Amino acid sequence: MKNFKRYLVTAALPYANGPLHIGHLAGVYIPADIYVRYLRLKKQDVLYICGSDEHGVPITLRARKEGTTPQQVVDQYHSIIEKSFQEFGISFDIYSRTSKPVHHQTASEFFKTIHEKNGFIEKTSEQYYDSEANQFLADRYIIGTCPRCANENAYGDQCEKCGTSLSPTELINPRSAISGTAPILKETSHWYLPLDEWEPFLKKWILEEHKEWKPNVYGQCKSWLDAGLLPRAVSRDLDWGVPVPLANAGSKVLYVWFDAPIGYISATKELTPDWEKYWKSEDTRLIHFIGKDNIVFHCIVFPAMLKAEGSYILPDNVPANEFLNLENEKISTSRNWAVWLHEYLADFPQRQDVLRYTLTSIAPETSDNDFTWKNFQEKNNNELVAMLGNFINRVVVLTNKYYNGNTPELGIPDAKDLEVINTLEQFKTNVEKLIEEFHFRDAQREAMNIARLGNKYLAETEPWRIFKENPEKVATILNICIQITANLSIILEPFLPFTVEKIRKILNIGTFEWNAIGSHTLVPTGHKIDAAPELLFSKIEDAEIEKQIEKLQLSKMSNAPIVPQFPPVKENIAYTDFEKLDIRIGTILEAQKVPKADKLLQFLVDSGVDKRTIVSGLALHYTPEQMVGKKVTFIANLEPRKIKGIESHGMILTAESPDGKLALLAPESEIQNGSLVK
RNA sequence: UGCGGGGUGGAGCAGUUGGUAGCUCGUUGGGCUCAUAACCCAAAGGUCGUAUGUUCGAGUCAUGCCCCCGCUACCA
Repeated sequence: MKNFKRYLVTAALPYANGPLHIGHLAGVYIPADIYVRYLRLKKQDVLYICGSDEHGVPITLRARKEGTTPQQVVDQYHSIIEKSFQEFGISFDIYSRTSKPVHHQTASEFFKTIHEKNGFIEKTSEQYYDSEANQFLADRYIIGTCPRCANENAYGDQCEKCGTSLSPTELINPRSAISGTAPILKETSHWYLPLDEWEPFLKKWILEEHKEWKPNVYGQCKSWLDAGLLPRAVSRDLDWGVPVPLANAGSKVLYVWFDAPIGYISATKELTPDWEKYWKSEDTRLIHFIGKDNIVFHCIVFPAMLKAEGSYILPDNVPANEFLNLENEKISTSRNWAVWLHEYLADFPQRQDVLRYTLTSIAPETSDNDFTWKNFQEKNNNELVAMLGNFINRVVVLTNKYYNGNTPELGIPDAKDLEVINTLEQFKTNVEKLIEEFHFRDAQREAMNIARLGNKYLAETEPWRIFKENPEKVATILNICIQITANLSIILEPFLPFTVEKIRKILNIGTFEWNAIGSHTLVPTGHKIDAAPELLFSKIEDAEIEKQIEKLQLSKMSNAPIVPQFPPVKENIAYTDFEKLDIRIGTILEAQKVPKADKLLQFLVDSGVDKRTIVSGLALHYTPEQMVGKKVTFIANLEPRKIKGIESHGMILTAESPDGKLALLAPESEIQNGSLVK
């Protein structure tokens, strides 16, 4: 490995479109914070950079919906997010934001440099344009009927009802989200970053030179690289973002994924005039902490940008985490299925470290993981209270009881004492190794083992029993216990910064550097400790946990719409329009799954006049066996169409509820096949 | 469907280059009483998703299949 002189650590820029939840913390900000705090204790030169990502279409949409401006939206969330980070002790050197002038300037220059090097290609394409509002429409600004599920309010990039991803041109009856008018297709040109040209470089750099990256990251990159890269547009027609810094650019801005990672650079620039030392010296180790949704940007796109610009270093590692679930369900902002950080602190004031500890212990390092309130309670009660808090409390009580709070003399340690003293140093080596490999879960557990060692030492030496006959021995034991506690105050700092602060107060000591771990002379003989300190942790009762679980249940219920959101009734049609439809009753003769498709079933239907094949997306609701023999209603004169290579002659009718349940339509009493529906 | 990740005692996870399967919590039994009924010791509990194969030997390598997650495809 290279010999690095300094570290530059970035954590994914949170999108200023909503508050933070435990998933953000567990996946990105706590791991990065542990890493950085560790490096600082090691007296390494390190910067920890983050900020709000404030551009992009969703923010403009939210502003429009709330009748406010994009700037007001990002101002609101930026301050909520920043406050949450502060409260949880996420120790950024700077928390900036991409709406700042320094960012606009940095991103512009970045773009200009690549442009001057002919690093972009310019391409013209047809995009939807709102001629009333005089602007091009981003995919999300186009609303229309989903070609799949007929939802009339599908967005141009995705239908939120059936989940399919779309392109704007697929929408039926597209209309502009701004003026409501039908948009027209108009030519526009954009700049593209030719990722394909960087492919050979990226392949060598990642696949050959960074085999040490985590399997999930390496695998994902390999998958993208093997599939082949395509040029990616770096600009958009939008009025919120960093303007494209070219004379002929018109009202175009940099695409948000292009400007966001540059935010790391501009924040560093804002922080220190020395920023180039961190971004442009080969002996800086750049590390991006992100979630798995961001792998492709940080491992493929951003490095290609940096390389195209030419003067920057590339990340040495990108330790991406998987996702955290909540009570066995995916965390969802829109469904309000989340533990929001600001709400947590309101319910559990002063308990930042309990959440930090729990989240670290279940960090989704190798696969998705699950947060449950029960587990949170167990971790607090069994590990923080019973093991760590209790050990330190025992030491304090014993020292106060036998020595009035004065650290007794070490005296002459016997073999057992020496063994304990010598073990301390091993913890340092072990935790160090684990942190440097980004195994924070294990690192935290190993650090906590020191408290375990302390409890065991007390149980084996039993100072309370031998005090009368052998006070010197007790002095040795308690001296060592105090040294163990002082060691804890160092080794736990990356994980439990608030607790460590309290431990220092209890022992009445200052801070030590990392390399002091293992020393048994941290606290001098005669040093006075706190006589009646508060407890480090307190139990969390069942009632508190039940309250949280109820709260989640409530949000679940409020998510299930009491008045279901049905689409509005469509425009009136003439009876002659209806007459064009040939709807009939038929019987399913045969049914089978369509191979290589999850949702499709293939049927042979007796329509009364013929036997025909119909393919239908029912596989998630009915098995082939259930379907055989059923009477169904179907459209008989729909233009035949090939689905997965099978020609389908008609469409089986179902009713669909707002939550996606399907029910077949069948005649209420026995009637012949071929009977017309009208 | 294609690609990627994961599938290890009740729960959550480790298992480096193949050599007797570990950790935390929980459970059961015992010990201790300085401590927030906390702590310490011991025990029970796994044919490592599944089937073949490579090997003297496989959780660890290869291939097929099954299940879960993400992206992707399919819903006239």
